[in-house]
Parts: sequence; C-alpha cells; structure tokens
Amino acid sequence: MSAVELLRAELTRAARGLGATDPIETVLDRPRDPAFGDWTTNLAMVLAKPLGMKPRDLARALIAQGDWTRAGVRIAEVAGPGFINFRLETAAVAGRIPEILQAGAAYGRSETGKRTAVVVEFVSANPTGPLHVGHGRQAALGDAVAALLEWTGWAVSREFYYNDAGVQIEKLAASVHARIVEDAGGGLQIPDGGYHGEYIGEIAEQYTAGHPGDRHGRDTDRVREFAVAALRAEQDQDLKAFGVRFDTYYLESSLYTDGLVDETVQALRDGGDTYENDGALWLRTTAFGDDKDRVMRKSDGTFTYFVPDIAYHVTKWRRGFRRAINVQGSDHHSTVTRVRAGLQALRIGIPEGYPEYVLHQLVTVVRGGEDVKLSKRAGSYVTVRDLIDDVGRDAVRYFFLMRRADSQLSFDVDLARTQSEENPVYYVQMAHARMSGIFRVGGIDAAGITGEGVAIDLLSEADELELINALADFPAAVQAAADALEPHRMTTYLHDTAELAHRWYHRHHVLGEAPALTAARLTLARAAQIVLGNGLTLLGISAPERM
RNA sequence: GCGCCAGUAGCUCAGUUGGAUAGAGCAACAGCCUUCUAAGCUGUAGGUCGGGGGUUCGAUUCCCUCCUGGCGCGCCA
Repeated sequence: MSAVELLRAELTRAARGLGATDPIETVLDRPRDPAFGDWTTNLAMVLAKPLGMKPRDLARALIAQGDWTRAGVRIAEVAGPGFINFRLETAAVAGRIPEILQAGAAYGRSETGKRTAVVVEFVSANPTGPLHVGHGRQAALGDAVAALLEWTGWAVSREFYYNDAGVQIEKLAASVHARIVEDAGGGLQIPDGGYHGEYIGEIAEQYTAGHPGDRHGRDTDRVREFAVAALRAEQDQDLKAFGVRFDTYYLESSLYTDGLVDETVQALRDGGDTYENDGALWLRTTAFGDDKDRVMRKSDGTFTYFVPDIAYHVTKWRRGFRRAINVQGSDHHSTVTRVRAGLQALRIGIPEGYPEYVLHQLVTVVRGGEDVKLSKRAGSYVTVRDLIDDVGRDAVRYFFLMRRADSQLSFDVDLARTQSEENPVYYVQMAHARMSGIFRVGGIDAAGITGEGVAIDLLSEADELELINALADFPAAVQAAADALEPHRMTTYLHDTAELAHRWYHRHHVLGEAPALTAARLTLARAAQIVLGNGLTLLGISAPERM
C-alpha cells in the first residue's frame, strides 16, 4: 500500500472508532499551499454534523484516535475550519521515486479501461477543401482524448467519417468543372453555394493535365472522383504534418451501398416511433427528449442526413464499441439529442448516453493584434496548414489543448511563434531538455538510473519534495483527464510540474555534489524527465533532449 | 422567443467535480548569469469571480432569476 492508501485506511479506522457509520468517504487532497503539508482531509468537517461535534474538536479527536506513524506521517495537525493536514516523513515522499524509474515510459498508464473497445471519431471533414483551424483544434483534441483513453487501458480506435456522396460533393465537382471549362476558354460559372478558393483552380489544372482527352471536363464522374481524391490526399498530408493517424476512414456512401440506411429506416418503423405527414416520414424524437420531431425521408423520397447518421452510429455499436466519443464543433450540438434519440428509438439496447460528445467552440486566429479570417488557398477561412507552417506542430498542438474545449479559443500566432521565449510549450519542453542535459553533461545513461542502493531520503529540500509529490500525482492526473475527457488538464498539469522542475533545477545542483547526494538527485532528475516526457508524448508533442 | 456553451487580473485563460489567503501566461515594474541551458529563477503591482437572490459549517463551483457574448433552432449538411 502506498502512503496515501495507508493514510486513508487509518483515517477511516479512526472515524469508525469515534462512532461514524459506513459508508465513510475519506477524501485526501493535496493542500492548496504545500506549506500546509503533503495531504489534507476535510473528513472532520464532513462528519461534524452526523457525529454532533464541532469540526475542529472532531479533527483533534480523529488525530488522537489514529496511529499515524504506521502511515509514515511525521506531523498531523488541525488547520482552518477543521482540515487535518498531514506532513509525511521524507522517506515516505521520496519513496515514490523508484516506481517512476521502474515504470519509465509506461509511468502513468493504467488498466482501468479493461481493454474495452471505444471509438473516437474526430475531424470528419468533408473532402471539399483544405482543413481549417477548427478541424485543427478537433484533430488535437480527438487525438489527445484517444491517447488519454489508451493510457488508461481502453482499446481505442480513431475514426474519420466522411461524406463522399452528398450535395456538398456535387457542388465541389461542379466548382472544379467550372474551372476546367474556364481553362479551356469558356466563361466562368461557379454554381450557387459552390467553392471559390484557389485550390479549386489548382485541382482543375491537375485534372486537365492528367486527362488530355477531356479538356472540357465532360466526364463528370471522373471530375468528381478526381477532385475528392485530390482533397482527401491533401487532408491526409495536413493530418500527417500534424502527426495524427486514423485507424479507420468510414465512408458515408458505404452505408447506402451496404443497405444499412434502408435497414435502419425499417428498424425505426418497426420500433413504432415513426409516422407519415405531408408526404414525409417522421421520427418521433420528442419521445426521447428532442424539442421537435425530425424528418427521416423527405417528400421527394430522399433521406435527410440524420438517417445515415443513425445508421452510422449503429455500425459503431455493432462493431463492438461499447463507448463512442464524438469530437465536434459546438455548431453541431443540436445533433446530439437527435442522434441519441434515433438510437433509442431502435430499442436495441444502446445506452441513453451513447454516443458521448466532446464539443468545442470556434477558433479565432489573431496576428498582430487583429483577427485573421482568410487564407490564400482556401479563400474563406484559415487553414490548419497555415498554422503548422507558421508556428510548428508542437506549438499548434499545445495551444489547441491549453484551453477547455468549450471555451472559445483565440490563437495568438505571435505568441506561438515570434515571442518563442515566453511560449508555454517551450517552457514545458525546456524543463524536459534541462533534465536531459544533466545526464548529457554528466555522461550518465539516464535509462540506467534505477534508484537501487541510493539514499533517496537525502532529497529533503522543501522544493524537491514538492516536485516529487507532483511527479507522483501524474497517474492520477492522467486518470482525471481521461475520465473527464478533458486534455487541457494535462497541459495545466505539465506547466505546473515544469515550473517546479525549473525551480528545483535553478536552486539545487545535481552534478558535483557529495556522491550520495548527486546519486539521489539524479533519481529525481530522471523521474522528472520521465514524467515530463510521458506527458508531452501523450499529447503528441515532442520532448526534445536539448533545445 | 426557445435550447446549448461561456462571462474570473489590462489581454488570453486555469481553478483538482463544494474547501483554507482565487492562480498561470502575456503585458508593466525591480532584481539574479565564474558552476548541470538566462528558452530560466526571485520579487512587486494588478480582482465586486457579470448583477441579484437561495441551498450549508463553507459557493468561482450547486439551484433560481436578470444582463452580456458565441453557437444552434430547415423536408440543408
């Protein structure tokens, strides 16, 4: 048992001794101020009412009741309105280091997900243009959520769903066709709602060059397929540049060709929540919490996008994914209730909260203090490629992950690039590089540091114990971020931990101290290097050994 | 009008699921390089946690209400 578990067990035992009845929920937190100790509990305040005692009196009684030395406690004291603060023996704090060294690159991983299959769907951009900054935020978020779930023991599949058959694709094809006609000497007629970016002209040129026999783009199927392939290839390049890989690309068109759309419609009818009205087929989604019923099949006989959406999520369930997480822009939030309602109407045992959603707010790009709204190639929006080329992949990832998904994000290009000295991503990377530098300069193999035979209780300075506590909290930080599906908790954790590492590095020397002290501090430097490196790697950000 | 999300330092944003004196980065001011990277460290200043009620030992956090901003509200996707 770790020191915390021993402490919790002893607290619970003490509470029982004073007459508290089960269940006793004993919560141990890190105090706000490290000067208060290593751990704190509000147990006395929680139990004050049921036990009919004043919180501070109860806290004193709890302290008197427990055997604290067994849990490695040096000082237990009452503070504030009734907190009990615990200061552990130095050896109990420093004793956490060997497990970090031993786990190495796996430190922070757990098996709480029990290898259960979960699909994380993100980006899912239609192949009608280059990826924009919103897709970039989604790529960073989705990839990080997937990684968090992997780290906590889920069997994760990253999935990209794309619409290769709808109205938007026809508009893309018509837009490219218009450019081909223009290149061949005809007038330019881009259709209503068509695409105007420069990339359309580039694709038209490539098509003409590759298809000399069809200078006027009369083979519309071929033009469409060419355009879709070209844009998919470009999106793939962008994602590759961003370091994101998908396990599956799911084509919307396959839902039709495989008969899943028809099957879903039939299943919904069998479920009994459909009705015909005004020549259309409706689903009574209001029976499942929606604010209005939804049309499934329009009076012209075609389906609304909502039907393949349901069919698609049925495939996720059928493919064995007991959790499905969708990362989407909050402009799609109205589909949440709708999709869930559709799945419930099927009555096939899909849980009510399926799928889960991580919705993110829009991204604005700021450069020189002003909003940037256009890119050269795409015309109407800023592309993720623009950002990567500008500030680098690590900074783009970090900046997209720094904030909660549901807060609007202002991406300051100047901060991410020009003022690289004050850049938060470099701050964390630098802390890692400094730890690495100690081993490089000392000519020491970092991976060979095991802590065996080292007097780690020589690590007794207040700021090194504080750093050790932070490092020991890494697995809990990963777990909390994964449970909440909130990657920004990791950037916050990493920044805080990097600060402690920088401070420790600045105040204390590792190399050249008395041999026993140097050996002890090397274990801490190695532990910090492992945690910072693992955290950055988890988020898809490089952890350089030198900068 | 209805629904969802947000409102915290001059700016951009955290706040450990209800805890102690509300934090970070940037911007401002003052210090620190003979020693493992100064891409760093130390200090100062900066706040009606949008307003008002409520719940309780205790609220930035939960509930109600109002104000402001973003996004939705189609037989579009």
